This record gives sequence, C-alpha cells and structure tokens, in this order.
Amino acid sequence: MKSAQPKYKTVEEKIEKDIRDGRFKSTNKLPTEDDLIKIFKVSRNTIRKAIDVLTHRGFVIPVQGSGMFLRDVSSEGAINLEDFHGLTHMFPNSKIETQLIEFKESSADEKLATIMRCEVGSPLYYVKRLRLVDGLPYVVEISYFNKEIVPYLNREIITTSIYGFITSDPKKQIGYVDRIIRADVISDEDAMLLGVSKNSPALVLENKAMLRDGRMLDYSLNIHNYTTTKLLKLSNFM
Amino acid sequence: MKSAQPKYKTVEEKIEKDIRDGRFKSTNKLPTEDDLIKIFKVSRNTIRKAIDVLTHRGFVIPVQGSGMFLRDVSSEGAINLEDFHGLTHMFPNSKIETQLIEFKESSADEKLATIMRCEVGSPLYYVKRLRLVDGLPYVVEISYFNKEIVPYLNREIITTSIYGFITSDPKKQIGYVDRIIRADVISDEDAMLLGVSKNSPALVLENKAMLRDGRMLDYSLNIHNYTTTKLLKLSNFM
DNA sequence: TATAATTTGTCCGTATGTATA
DNA sequence: TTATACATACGGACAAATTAT
Repeated sequence: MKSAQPKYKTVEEKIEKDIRDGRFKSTNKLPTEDDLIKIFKVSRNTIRKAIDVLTHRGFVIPVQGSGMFLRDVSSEGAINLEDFHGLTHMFPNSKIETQLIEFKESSADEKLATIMRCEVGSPLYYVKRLRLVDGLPYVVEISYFNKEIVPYLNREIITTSIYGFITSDPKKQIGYVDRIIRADVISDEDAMLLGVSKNSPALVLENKAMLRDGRMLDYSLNIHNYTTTKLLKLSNFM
Repeated sequence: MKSAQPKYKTVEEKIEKDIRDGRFKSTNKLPTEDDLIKIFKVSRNTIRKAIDVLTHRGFVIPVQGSGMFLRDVSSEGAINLEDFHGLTHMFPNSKIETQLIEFKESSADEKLATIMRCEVGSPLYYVKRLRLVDGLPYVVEISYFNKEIVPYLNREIITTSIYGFITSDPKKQIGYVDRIIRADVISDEDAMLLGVSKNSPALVLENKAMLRDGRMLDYSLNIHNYTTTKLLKLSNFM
C-alpha cells in the first residue's frame, strides 16, 4: 500500500460516516457485501475486515443469510469502552479544561514498583489534575509516568495534552492499555474537586498504558462522578 | 464445514489451552504463523482468524516483524469483560448457589416498556435472586423477561440456569448484549443481601440481552459488592 | 551502517458451506 | 425449493516493521 492508510480503514471510516449521517436509516441495514465491493472497488476480504472493526465497535450486527443490521445503541450518554481514547475524542463538541492540582517528581515505592514493573526508587512524575467538560468537573486524573520513558514534563504540557506530547515521538507509540473498572468510596479531597458530597460512591478506572516495546508508559487512576459517568460495553455472540 | 465447529475455533481453543498451560512461557511468544500453519495444517487465513480472536480476548499482542507476544494480564481477580458469560463460566472451580428472593408475573410500566421496546402492559416475569460463590454473597440479580419470548418459568429453572433453559431452543439464541457499567449507592435491601454496610457504593451492571432476530430477551440489573468485583477491559492500539 | 532474513500486515481471487427469506 | 447473503477456508503476492547478519 502506498497510501497513508490501509484500504479497509478508508472503507471503515466512510461507512462509519454514512451511518452517523443516517444514510441507512430507511432500511436499518448496510448495503450487502457484494454492493460494497462494487461501491468501493475493493475485494470482499477488505470489505469484511472493515465490517469486522465496525462490528467490534458496536455499529453493526451482521446476520448470516439476512444482512448487516445497524445496531441501535441507545447509549444514554454512556461512554463506549471500545472508543475510549481521551476526553477530547469523546467530547468533540465540548470545551475541555484542565486544572493542575499537583505536579511533582517522585520515586517508586514498593507498591508502585510492582504495579509499574520497575525498580524501587525509580524516578517518576506524579500528576494530579481535575478535568472539566463544558465548565463542569468531570474526572480527577492521578498519573504516574516513568521518567526513564518521559524524561521531561512541564506545566504547559500537563495542562494541554500529555499523551499528545509523548506519542509525538514515533518510538513511543502506545501498544495496548489495561483498564480495571471498579466502584469505591470517594476521598474527601476528590469529592470536593468533583463537587459531590462526602463518602459518595465513585466510578474508578485504573489504567496501565503500555508502549509497543512492552514498557509501561504510565499508571493512572481516573475518579469519576458516579452520577454523570456511565460506561458502555457491547458484546457480540456468534 | 461438516465438522461441528469451524477450524479456526478449534485452533483458537487449542492455542488458548496451550497458553493457559504455560507452554509458551519460556519464550513469552507464540510460534510463528508459518509454524502454526504446519502444526495445525490449515491456511494462513485460518491461523490469523484464530489469532484475531485471541488478540481481542487479551491473550496475545501480535507485533509486525517481531512475533506474537503473550499479554501478561495481571488481572488480580478482575473479570475480563470480553469473557463475561455467566457465573459458572467465570468461576469454573467454585460452587455457585442461587437464592430466590422474589419471583412474580408482572407487566411493563412506561419506563420498562421504553427500555424493553415493548408495549405498556406487556406481560413480564420479574425475578430477583442472590447468587453466592463458594458460600459468599457475590451479586444481586434483578431480571425482567418478556413473556412473549419466555412463556414459562418456574422456581426450579430460576434457581438453576435461566439462560440455559431459554437458549436450549435454537430459535432463541443470543445475538448480542449491551451493558451499562456504573457506580451507585446500594439500597438497604441489597446491602443486607450482600452483607455490606448501608449506603455503601455498589458496582452496577445494566444488561440488555438481544436475540439474533433483534427482539429483547431480558433486561437485568446486577448489583455487585464493590470490594470484591472488579472488571477488566483490555484495549489494543494499532 | 547497510543488507538480508524473518515475521506480521494488507490485499486479491476463488470456492464452498450455512442461515435466512 | 430457490435465491440471497454472510461465514469459512484455501492459496498467492507484496508491503512494512523488526531482527539478525
């Protein structure tokens, strides 16, 4: 492929856009594979690869012998876990603000060293931020970055886009992310930051972002207001 | 295919078993695609399809030019959302018990009719159960079944396996499931059932199970003890 | 540092099976 | 029963990233 991105990706994006634009609303189905082959002038495998991705992301449900149906996701504002790539991506039409609560250099204690698979005493950055969507407190983010991987951070970077800064280095592409989802009692400080009452529940995400070479980039905790944040997990059985 | 299941599924299951048995621990990698082609005597596409599934389920991370690495999932007892198919499947080595709390015939009010996409007044079954793992309360399950789809239920079925009973009918296979994940304040009754203190947080799953023909089989709420249940979401970036 | 070998990623074409309408 | 439409499977070719030479 000489083009910037693979063909199936182009097909996927076009079909996604057509779905979002309501272009298949009358039938509630996609065109058939054979039609899509003619429309995009690519092979059946390429169409199927694009559909596979859209299926995993929750847009369509292919039914053998029948067609590829639109999946009506009445998400009610819930965040699709398959499309969880940062606040700006999740709220493209909202104003995202970041308040820096704490920023310091630190080092790994025994617990953090185990989690981050580094030596005890390894230098780390500690960052605590409050992120607001359209002026309302949305999530408290506590992050630990391995200084061997991220040798430099400053306030400017932290309040704009840490990940954008780091991954601008082609050697520091994110390979995969593990997320643990749980409920907890919110701390008094976080309750104040999010504007909820003391001892409220919180929806907590514990994230480990791994680079393509297997090293852990960061470990972070996202503490959400339980009344506003809901997650959506779409599963297919076939 | 004349065999009971497709080839890629057989390949997938064998590789999963080998991973679980620690057979690739020394290298931390799977055999190469070419090796697997020779081992299983199937085409490259079939190997790649099996690997695709294993990748989505979080077992492996394929890296172009390098190999297919085992993903070390330090799950810490968290439940992988990709493998969320009922308690007996999730805890194969534990004793699962079910206490029936309430069982009655009911009908859809306006809210339920909207959720379940049925007429107001449609007949429903209402089931509330407490499920225990190895003798300890694990989850409170509240379910609404559409009586048009599930015309008959009894105490015997409810305390063993509702889904097993329903899906024994080949016309009632589950097509897909939508899950909303959120935190909430636990109700007093559920706190008592789960043995946690009043006003504790709860990790709540709201599920909609759809049949392959698009009808909604059931709507259910799973209320989990927040200290014992954690969910795991594995994402790949490529 | 440059080149070659290795290994996964993309893409094509074809044939046949299986579920649905 | 027939036609339609997605599912499985095979084989081949070349691209791109990584690793070894």
